[in-house]
Amino acid sequence: MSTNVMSPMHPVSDLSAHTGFLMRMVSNAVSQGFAGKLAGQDVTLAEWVMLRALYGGKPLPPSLLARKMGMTKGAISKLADRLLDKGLIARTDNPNDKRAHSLSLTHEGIAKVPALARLADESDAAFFIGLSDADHAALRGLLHKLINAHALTTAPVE
Amino acid sequence: MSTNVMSPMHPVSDLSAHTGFLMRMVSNAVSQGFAGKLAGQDVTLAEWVMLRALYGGKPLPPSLLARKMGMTKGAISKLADRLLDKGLIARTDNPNDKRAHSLSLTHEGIAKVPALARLADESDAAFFIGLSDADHAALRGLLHKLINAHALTTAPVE
DNA sequence: TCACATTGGTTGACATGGAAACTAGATAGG
DNA sequence: CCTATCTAGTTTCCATGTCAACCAATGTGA
Repeated sequence: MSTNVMSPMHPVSDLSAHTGFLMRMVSNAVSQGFAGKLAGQDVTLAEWVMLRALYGGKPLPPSLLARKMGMTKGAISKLADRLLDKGLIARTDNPNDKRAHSLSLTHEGIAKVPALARLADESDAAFFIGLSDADHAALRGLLHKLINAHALTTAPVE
Repeated sequence: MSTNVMSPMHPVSDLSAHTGFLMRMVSNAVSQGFAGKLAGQDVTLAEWVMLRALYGGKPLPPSLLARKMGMTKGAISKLADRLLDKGLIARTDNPNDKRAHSLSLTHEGIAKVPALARLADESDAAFFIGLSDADHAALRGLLHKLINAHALTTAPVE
């Protein structure tokens, strides 16, 4: 124990007083619901995000994926291994740098994305169906404000 | 927008088209920021939630905590072990049922909560400071709507 | 009362991510 | 060139959660 910078007594507010807490509650519920649907396709949330990140674009090096997905390079390395085992992505050596390589979708991976995208659409629609169009739009607007305010650029995977 | 590759089965929308995705992004950022502050007090997010759940109330059995916190009883069991080791909570045998017991805060645990609560307040305020009061209130309202719509039970039941 | 189902908790096998050590291949400076 | 330093990725260790098997105490019904 270092500096016992002890705070004077502080009122202990309820957990639900924190918007961040509410946020986490709702976010976890959405993610769990979606993860459940993905599980039926033998895909995890993180795997879906990586597959989506590789879909319709050029092959990407793990380092870039790590930044895009907000994960460490170690995590990306293992995640890529799993997708490689499942035959959904492939590695391509970089001819200019023998340390590096790029990741891309296999035919099987490409074929799988649309089905997963449909699940994502359905899952999202189902969860937010309780909101009116106006509410839904408002929510998205607020989230974007926060994303901009904090310059969030990564795709969390929890 | 989504370009080049044809959609065999389903149009592949962008990740950020999903409100659930935006929620994860923001929620993740809030939680990480708060977790960082908590780490300075040698407390994890899960530990904080349990400490807060036990603060100012009667001792609670692990089963109830599991429901309140949205975790499995196995996770609660281990989490309780950690807090026990840290001396922040204590177990009390249930005289009516020898299988059961209750968890409560120790003096040390009680003493620690207000400081953590202040961190929670500060962290939350800092994150949402970019929103106007009206926006903030609107966001909370929308989150509550979703929580109600899905009967997210990470709450009470006394 | 006794065999059996149920329930409160714990434990062990996995899964998965972060941090940091480590490896191999690039690069810069002298 | 040669060595010191970077850099891309991998691997190891650790933390933490889920799931399922398991243990012990309770409850139940004939």
